[in-house]
Amino acid sequence: VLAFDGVVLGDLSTPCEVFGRVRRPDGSRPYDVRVCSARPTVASRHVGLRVPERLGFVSRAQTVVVPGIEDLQHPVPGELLAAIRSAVNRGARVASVCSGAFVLAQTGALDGLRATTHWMGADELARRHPSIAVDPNVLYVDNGQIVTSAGATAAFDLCLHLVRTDMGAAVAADVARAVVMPLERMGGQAQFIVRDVAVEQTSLGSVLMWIEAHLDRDLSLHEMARHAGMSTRTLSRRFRDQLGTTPAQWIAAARIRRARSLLETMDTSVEDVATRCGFGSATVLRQHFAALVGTTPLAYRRAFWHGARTP
DNA sequence: AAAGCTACCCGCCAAT
DNA sequence: TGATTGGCGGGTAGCT
Repeated sequence: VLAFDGVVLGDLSTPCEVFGRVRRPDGSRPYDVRVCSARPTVASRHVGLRVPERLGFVSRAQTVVVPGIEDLQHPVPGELLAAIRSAVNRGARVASVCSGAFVLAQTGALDGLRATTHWMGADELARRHPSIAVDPNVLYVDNGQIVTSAGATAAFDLCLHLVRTDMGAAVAADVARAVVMPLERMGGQAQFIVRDVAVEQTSLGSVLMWIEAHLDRDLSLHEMARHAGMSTRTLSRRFRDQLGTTPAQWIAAARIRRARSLLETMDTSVEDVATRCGFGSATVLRQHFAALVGTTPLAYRRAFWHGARTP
C-alpha cells in the first residue's frame, strides 16, 4: 500500500484492515501487508504517519494499492510514479482507490482501459486522459492486472473483491464479517454481487433474483433446487463457493433487508411485516432481526421511520 | 422458557 | 486421472 504526502487516510487504511485480517480456514494469513513511501514520514490532512517501508519494497509486492490524493492539483512525485510504473511493467497487480486513479493514470497504466474513480472526479479524469473510458457508475472496474475503484467506501468492495478472486468467496465472507461490512452489502450480496459479471454468468444470478422476487413464500431448499435445476447438495455448494454463505442464511439476510424496508415505510404490525417477508412468525423475525441488525423491529422503526403515517 | 421436531448443512463416497 | 455431481447420514441450528 503506497503512502505519500496528501494521501487520503481512509483509502490507505482500508486495504490494510481488510487484507490484514484475512485468514485461511487453518488460521494462517495469506497476505503480508506493507505500507511504503519515499520517505519515512508522510503527512496526511489530519495526522502524520511514520511509514516502515521505502519505495524499493514495491518491487517485491504482488499487489500494489494506490490510495487517493487529497488535492488533485498537487503534483505527484516522480519517484512514486516510477515505482508504480515498474510494478505495472513487471506484471504486478495494481489497484487504485478513489482519486488514486489520477495517480495511476499519470503512469499511463490506464490508457485504453475502462476505469472508475470518485464520481466527483470522473469528468476531470476523462478530461485529463481522453484514452481512458471512465465509468462513474460502478463500485470498481477489474481489468485483471489493473483495478480501479470509486470513492471511499468502495475501497471495501474493491478489497473484498480481490480477496474473493484470490481466496474464494468463503474466505472473503469471513473477512467481511470481521471488518463489520455494512449489512447492505454483506447480507444483500444480491446487489453487490449480481453486478459482478463473473458471478452473474453463473447459474446463481438468476436463482437469486427469483428468490428475491418470491421472498414472501415459504422457500424450502428443495423448492429452490428444483427451480434452479440442480440437486440440493449442489445448490448448497454453489452458495458456499460463490457467496460464502448457506442458502438459509442468505435468505434470512434477504428477508431482513425486506423487513427493514417495510418497517421504514409501512405502519403495519410486526406480525404483518413478518408475513410479508416470508417469516413464519413475528418471533422468528425478531430473532433474525436481533442477530443481523442488533435491535428490535419496533426500535428500528422508531429510529428510521420515513413513511406516511396512516391512522 | 423449554422441548420436540423438522429441515438444513456438510463431510464422505460412488457415479458420471 | 481429475473434476463435478448427487445421494446418504449424522449432528444440530432453528422453527413450531
